[in-house]
Amino acid sequence: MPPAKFDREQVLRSAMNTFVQKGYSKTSMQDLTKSTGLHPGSIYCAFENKRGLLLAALAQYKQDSELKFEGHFSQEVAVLDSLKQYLDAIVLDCADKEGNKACLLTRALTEIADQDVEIKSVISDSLYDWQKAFQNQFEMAIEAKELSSECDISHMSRYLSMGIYGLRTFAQTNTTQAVLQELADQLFNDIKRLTLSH
Amino acid sequence: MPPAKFDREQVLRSAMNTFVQKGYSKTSMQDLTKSTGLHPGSIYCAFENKRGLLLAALAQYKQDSELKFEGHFSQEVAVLDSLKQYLDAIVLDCADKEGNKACLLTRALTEIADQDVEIKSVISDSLYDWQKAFQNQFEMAIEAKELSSECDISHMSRYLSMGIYGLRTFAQTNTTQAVLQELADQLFNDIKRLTLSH
DNA sequence: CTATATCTTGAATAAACATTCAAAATATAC
DNA sequence: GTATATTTTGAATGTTTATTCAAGATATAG
Repeated sequence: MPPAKFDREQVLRSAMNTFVQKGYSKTSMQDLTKSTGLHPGSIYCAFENKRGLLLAALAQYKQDSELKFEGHFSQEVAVLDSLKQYLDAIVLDCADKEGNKACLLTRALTEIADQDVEIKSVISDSLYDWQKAFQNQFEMAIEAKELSSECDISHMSRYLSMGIYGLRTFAQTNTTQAVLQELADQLFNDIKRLTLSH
Repeated sequence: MPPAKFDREQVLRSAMNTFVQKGYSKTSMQDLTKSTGLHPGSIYCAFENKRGLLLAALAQYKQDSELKFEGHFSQEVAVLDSLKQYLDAIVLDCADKEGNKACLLTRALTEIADQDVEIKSVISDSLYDWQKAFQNQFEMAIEAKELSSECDISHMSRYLSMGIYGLRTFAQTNTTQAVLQELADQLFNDIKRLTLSH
């Protein structure tokens, strides 16, 4: 009984890319067989169907994002410094990327939201976890006396999420890295101000 | 030679709704014949094809948006007061609406961007005009000595656009009107601060 | 080496889709 | 009232789509 011959993570990353670039609906099975190198039957054997492959890709995306997140936010560095770096990385990501600047989660959420309740809630949960990850960092900074305990950290993390959504959408209209950087810096300043107003 | 029997604007508004709700790809011709009440042939006669109908709907959406915009920003009221009302209206729109909270322009931009250069540039132009409309309002406020002439009005209008993109995306994840209002208020405060820092 | 359970292959299938078209309807022009 | 140009109609068309499946390949177990 042979185990799957293909590298699951690699296949999921290829699928992820195709889904982000073309969108779920416009991604045909043919696109997926091309990008993953798998034959239709193999995909159906491993992931049940196109929807199952999307769900698996979403899970992989979440895992990859969390690793990236942890890479940026370490305990040794001040939260605000880590946040600045995190935002700068998003700016670079948007400026570098040729195709679609959206993240898989928001793109799929907007596209599928009202046609598939389960997928909607999977994505909403992931986005909420991401927002909570910011909040945790702020929380830890308060415990380390780095931020005032008066900070409304849930408001801050929501506003931060909103800002990043906006930044990525703004990046869709042809714009320069300099402009994106200005916007990211402004967002950073506004978050920073929320930590200082006590 | 009979003119078209149907009401063009009404047809386009129906098509607009269907496109926003289901997305361009997932909107079938059958969906469109149902929502517009037109038979396939009539749609092809009047708009050439599905893509043509989208382009016409985008143009109608732009016109409708501009009317709404002018309804909010009148010369008699202070810009910041008008802006507050404008943002509050967006919050209400997101809270009321059952289905998709995105605006047609951003939704179609994210979906189609890299598969149709012409549509991408039509939408980008519309979004840029919208951003410029904010900038014009700020400009007029400077001329009326209502705002300092030191204000970086293009930066302000870009940041405002970004914030609204973010707000609408945030609204896609199930959230309450109260939370959206907090975010809109925060955005308003941050824009306001940009007018005062001189 | 043989048996077996699993995976791979890719052509076949059936449904959904955008689009076409010829016939019928209809409003204006003269 | 007749002619004419345009729109409306909806069934037919051909393509694209996700999905299936039976035959073949392959790695482990005994």
